[in-house]
Amino acid sequence: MDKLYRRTQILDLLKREAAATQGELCEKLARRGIRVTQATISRDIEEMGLIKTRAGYRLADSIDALPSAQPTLPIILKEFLREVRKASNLVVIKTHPGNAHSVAAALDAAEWPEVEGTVAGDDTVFVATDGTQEASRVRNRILDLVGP
Amino acid sequence: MDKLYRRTQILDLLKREAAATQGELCEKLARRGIRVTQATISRDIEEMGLIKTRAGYRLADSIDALPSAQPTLPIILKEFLREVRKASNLVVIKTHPGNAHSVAAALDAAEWPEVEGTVAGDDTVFVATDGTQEASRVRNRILDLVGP
DNA sequence: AAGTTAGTTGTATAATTTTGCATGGACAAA
DNA sequence: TTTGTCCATGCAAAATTATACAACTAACTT
Repeated sequence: MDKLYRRTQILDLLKREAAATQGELCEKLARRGIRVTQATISRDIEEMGLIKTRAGYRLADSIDALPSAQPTLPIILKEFLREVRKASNLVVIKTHPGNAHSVAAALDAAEWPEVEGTVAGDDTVFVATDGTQEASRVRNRILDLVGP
Repeated sequence: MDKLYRRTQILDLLKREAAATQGELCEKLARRGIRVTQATISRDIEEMGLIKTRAGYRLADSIDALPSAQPTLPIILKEFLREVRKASNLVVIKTHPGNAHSVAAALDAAEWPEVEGTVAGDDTVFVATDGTQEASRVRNRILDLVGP
């Protein structure tokens, strides 16, 4: 019936629990009231560009991609941050794999005055500032946000 | 016979040409003189942590999924590196398309003291260091590793 | 209304992948 | 040498995934 809704649910589902086969995905969708056959899910997977690992289906890129409510920067940071370092006028943030983009996006959204821009890889974000001092300040603010 | 060699060939093959099914992979390996059945390849794929997309098999996007088949940094560099440049406190590494992440991961794993972090795109890695001198040193160490 | 087109899905089946089991080789201990 | 233990692999069956085709729907057009 509602392809878009189903796919949103698929993404949401995969973020929370693993589904190693399309059949499994099918069952779990059914529990959410979505009844479709494995064939339909196969098509969804193709069009969504999901990838298959032995552990289960995953999004091609990062865990996010869902247009849902935005958790704020501190929440994102607490969730994904592993390490913060300064490198001259850059701040280097290490995140859990696949989540660099979320952190970078949250930082961008926060619009800190010292932050000139960000680049995200898979598990690392570079935050560009205008100078060494600014970089230090950004690093400190981040450390403040993640708490004691 | 030689599992390790076969897997090296699989990686090499996937870098150059697409293989959408295990059967296809099987054929292409055969052309390189490696004759195994699709079942063996299925096992290789599992142990190497490869992922399946509709377009073909690929290396996992997060290297941590690769069980230590640990090609060391010099090997990775020799294989993938195209160019190294310094840009202020950054080292910019150009790789063969699609392999930037492997190089970045290998660099991360090497834990060089001068390296504060890396970000990888498709064929480019930015390596952040804390200053111009450190960047030069990193560049030189990389050149040492690949050079004869 | 009737026809047309494009898009979505289920059914049935084809194609592909995974796996249980058996075989054979390498190596070590007896 | 003989025995036993790992592994790696092939074979074939089971499990999973992809797809051809037909049915249906919604939105238009004539």
